Amino acid sequence: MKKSPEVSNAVIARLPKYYSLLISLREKGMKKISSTQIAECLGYSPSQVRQDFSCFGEFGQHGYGYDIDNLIKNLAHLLDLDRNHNMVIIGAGKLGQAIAHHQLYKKNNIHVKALFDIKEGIKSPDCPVYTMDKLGSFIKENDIDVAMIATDADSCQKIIDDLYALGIRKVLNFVEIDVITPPGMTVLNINVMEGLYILFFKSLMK
Amino acid sequence: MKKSPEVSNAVIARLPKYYSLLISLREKGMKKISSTQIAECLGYSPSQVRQDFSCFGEFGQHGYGYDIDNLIKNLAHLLDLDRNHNMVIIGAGKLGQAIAHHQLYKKNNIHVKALFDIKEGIKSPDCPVYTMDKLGSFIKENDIDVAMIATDADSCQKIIDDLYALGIRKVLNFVEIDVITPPGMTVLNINVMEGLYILFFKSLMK
DNA sequence: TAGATTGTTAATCGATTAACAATC
DNA sequence: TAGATTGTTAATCGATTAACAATC
Repeated sequence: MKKSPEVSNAVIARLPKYYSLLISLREKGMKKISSTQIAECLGYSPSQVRQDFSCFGEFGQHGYGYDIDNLIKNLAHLLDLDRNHNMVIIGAGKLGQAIAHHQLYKKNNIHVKALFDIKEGIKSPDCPVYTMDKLGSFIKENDIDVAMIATDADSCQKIIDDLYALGIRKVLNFVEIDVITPPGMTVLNINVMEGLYILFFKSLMK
Repeated sequence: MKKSPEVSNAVIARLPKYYSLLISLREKGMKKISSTQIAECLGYSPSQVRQDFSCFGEFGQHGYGYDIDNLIKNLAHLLDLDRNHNMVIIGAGKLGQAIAHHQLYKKNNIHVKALFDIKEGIKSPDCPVYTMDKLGSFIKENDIDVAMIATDADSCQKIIDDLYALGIRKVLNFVEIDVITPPGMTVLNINVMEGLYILFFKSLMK
């Protein structure tokens, strides 16, 4: 399901902002919204909002604006949020257990099915923990399509390659090393130290 | 210590990449490097590397390239990494405890001095945990300049305002809500759900 | 119909790349 | 000196903003 030729990273980075905003406005009971209102909430320009949406289709009505429900449906489809995602977490230490419980998973149809660790006997509340040798069969039997990695640096690349071999194509990686992404796989890195660097730099600039 | 008029976010986002790369090359024993080599490692263009550095000064030598040690010193200074940082973590649940232990803090002169939580009696390995009422005096007495927040959504804004009142100006926030940043404070948000959204979208585009 | 707001084209702005003089 | 590579200026490319016809 390839999208219109190329969507710039700048646009991609804004999509989650639009989506989160609209969800929270809908929760407050709003039914319609204009590009100007969206722009105000997010600090963008109204043109940019319309330009961004126009990468994907025509979601509004001339002279009216956007029906929030409809816009959310369209964005949810773009972000692949209009279906279930079953997830495993590799690494059942404190970080793995922490990211296994996220208040927003349920709202987004994301289900953490299990954690995996090389160590035996780890327990985590509300979620089974298995040893790594069970990973292959578990992925097959539970229709897993996405994984998070929260192991140590040494095992990370091997785990990515193993997940790839097992058919996983979406990985959110919390391990702060440079990994080689197999072709066709999408790996997104969450990098805390990089965040600190940027925080320090921006703070110094003020 | 205000930097040259305005450094674009695009440049800022690349600074940690340069820094991390150079640190790892130095560990491998490399002494010098050219803009072309840096560009190859990071997937940038050589012009961009030189253009980026030129925002801050002249770090290289004509006809030679960059002395890695010297370049690291310059970047470390830009990123405020050439001095100690003392940090507290607010929220001593699994996430707070996980982010309290990060292999790279030591290398970067970042010291996690304590965790704080509303609950009493929480223990964390290698790091004291105090109740919130001790926060003010602890920050004063331990020369704390940076905080991470890993609490629940409800208390996050109040904690930011409290930290501000206590003189903290650098915050890395793991709580996924929109916060109001007091003027002069720098808050950087780590947002896992946004990461998942972008992961899903990019994966769908392939 | 008049008013409002979209979707899109054109104009502007900023970031990246190319080119090259300076120089080690 | 000849070769290499920087720092910087100019050219190009892409993203944002402005303008406006289309239309609900």
